[in-house]
Amino acid sequence: MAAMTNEDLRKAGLKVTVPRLKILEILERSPQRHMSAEDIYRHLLESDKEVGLATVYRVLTQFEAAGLITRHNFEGGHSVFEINAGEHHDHLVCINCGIVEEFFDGIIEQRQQAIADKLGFSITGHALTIYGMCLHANDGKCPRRK
Amino acid sequence: MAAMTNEDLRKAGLKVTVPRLKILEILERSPQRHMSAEDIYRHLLESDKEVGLATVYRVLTQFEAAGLITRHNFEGGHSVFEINAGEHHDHLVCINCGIVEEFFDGIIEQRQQAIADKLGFSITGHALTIYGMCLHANDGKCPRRK
DNA sequence: ATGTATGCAAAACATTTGCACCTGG
DNA sequence: CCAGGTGCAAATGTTTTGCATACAT
Repeated sequence: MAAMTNEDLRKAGLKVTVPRLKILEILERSPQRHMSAEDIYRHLLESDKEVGLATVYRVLTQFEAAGLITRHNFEGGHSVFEINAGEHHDHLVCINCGIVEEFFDGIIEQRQQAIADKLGFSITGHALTIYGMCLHANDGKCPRRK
Repeated sequence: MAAMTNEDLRKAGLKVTVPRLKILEILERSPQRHMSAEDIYRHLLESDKEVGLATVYRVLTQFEAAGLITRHNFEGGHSVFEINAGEHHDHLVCINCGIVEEFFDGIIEQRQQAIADKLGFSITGHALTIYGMCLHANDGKCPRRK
């Protein structure tokens, strides 16, 4: 299935190039599922080939348009990206250590649809992020502190 | 009650100054409830006294810390602010014309709390924004097009 | 008086764009 | 070969900061 990657790119009308493959690979393999453009850029620098930061942004934008990845605008002015592995979900972010948990709630999804219907909107997307402190935030022992 | 304003500022440990009063006034009086720092800055320029854009940002940040206003990070890299008039609510933004509708749904709020409990987070805040097209978006007749 | 606030200009970021060169199909 | 992709540097848009001056209490 890793071989599907090239096909995915072609289907999106994108040439299969080294930067694109590397970026996809990083997004797939990194234990950190939510990465900023800078994060990805840094990972790229650690490997051989040099890739420009501008290319990272261009590629991420194209991937998003192609539906391969999703962009999230968390608080703090920068975006993070994650590979579209399967089903939609929302996020819970610890304001102390920055860890991101994912969740999905069918009832919330239903209610959103109902609200949009009532107000005459056709939904194109939504962003639900809960901010809070994870269990260990208070005692300074956040296990996955950044 | 408009006279309360000064008191609100003092309670927040902020001196009562012209820029602060003007900014509060704009936030209270503008028909557009959700304004960016730039929006507010432009309104200020139209009145007599010159206020720097830097001051707008500083004051907005202080107001947010004081709980007088709320900052929202909608898509597109800039923030908008709104006065805290009463109850919490979430937003529905038309990606075509930019109008912002507000809504509140008790069930969604409940579900969020339940999810946070299950994952061991204590909620400090949340951002739920539904993006979509309002009824008139499709025919190019968006009534309140920006 | 005196600690805060402000204005201005410059800095700091995140992201985008122009352009000459490179590369995949 | 040639359209599309890339790197680099410069441009953008937003928000922050340093510093000398002005103001509220």
